[in-house]
Amino acid sequence: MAGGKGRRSRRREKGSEAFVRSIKFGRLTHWIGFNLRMAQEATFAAFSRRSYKIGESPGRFATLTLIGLNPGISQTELSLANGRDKSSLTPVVEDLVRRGLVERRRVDHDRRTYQLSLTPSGRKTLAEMTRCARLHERKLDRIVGRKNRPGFVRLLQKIAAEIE
Amino acid sequence: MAGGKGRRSRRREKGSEAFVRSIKFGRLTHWIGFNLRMAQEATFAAFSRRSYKIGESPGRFATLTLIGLNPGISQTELSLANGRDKSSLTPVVEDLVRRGLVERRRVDHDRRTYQLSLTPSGRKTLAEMTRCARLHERKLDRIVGRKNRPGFVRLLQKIAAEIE
DNA sequence: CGATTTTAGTTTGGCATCAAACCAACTTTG
DNA sequence: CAAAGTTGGTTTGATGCCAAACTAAAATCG
Repeated sequence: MAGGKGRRSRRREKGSEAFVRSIKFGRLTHWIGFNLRMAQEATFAAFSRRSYKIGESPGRFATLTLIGLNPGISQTELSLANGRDKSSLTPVVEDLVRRGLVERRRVDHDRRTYQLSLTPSGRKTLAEMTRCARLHERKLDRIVGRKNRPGFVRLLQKIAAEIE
Repeated sequence: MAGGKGRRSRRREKGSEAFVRSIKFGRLTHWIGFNLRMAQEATFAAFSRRSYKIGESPGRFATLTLIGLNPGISQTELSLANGRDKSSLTPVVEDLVRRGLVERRRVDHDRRTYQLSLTPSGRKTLAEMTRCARLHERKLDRIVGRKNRPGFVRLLQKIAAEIE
């Protein structure tokens, strides 16, 4: 969380040492919002590094998972489920289609919508990413601890649901 | 969290109704990582709306707060404390200086670094934003509950610290 | 039926972010 | 002390996101 030792610093410190000043976070350190952000960003970064190793991005994982769970889903539904604007999805889907992971079909009874589904190759990639995600999740599990986990998740869900 | 009623949908549904299909999230709904993201994004959005009302952004709040707590901080230290790349900070600081909220001073013993500090106007804006943030925080408090709060925050900190 | 409104998806413009390349000033070292 | 390395900050190019404008296709309504 970006802190160090180094008491006063501030003054010269010319010689060697090159002290890292200890940054103050004040009451921020007790705020729920602040800690939520810190935890989420650290977690996201860790997962990013993991997915990077298998050549995908966290966003692709979310998208593939949702398509896998909901074959035939439309782009608008997907954007809602994903919490992203539908316009953000256009290039993502394009990319996935281009790379042969996702298939778009026009439907006869409504020629505006696409139905998205995974190709065999997409399913294979998703399986790989899922394994990777499970490792990540297991690490989180260990950090939180079996005993605390249910209450912790419940609170997260409560926040997501109730924070206007 | 983008769910709805609507059981099967999927088939025609031609008439009126225009059912929203109920999206499946599978086991995702039990994953810590997933719920952390959901909670953080909802919280961030709520705070964004609040700060929007007083004409600032969450990012500006973080920056002003850190400068206020650590007068004389350099841009690099600030970027570390803030968890953003130092290059992201360049335009932010420029904007704050232009608007007269932050002052940059060159230092004599090292002419590369800037020392950042708040102007009186900056302190005033920060105070306003802090009031706004406190309202937000109080809402989170109520959602989490007094009893659960310490353990919850501790777990968030543990995650931020330990997730490699 | 034809006009109006809604809906699915794309385009465009802007913002925040990161990473890599860069410059200038400082430190280290032979 | 001069060359080599490091550090603070900016620039540039790419990505991901949103919001608003837009197009085409349905749905609704008079």
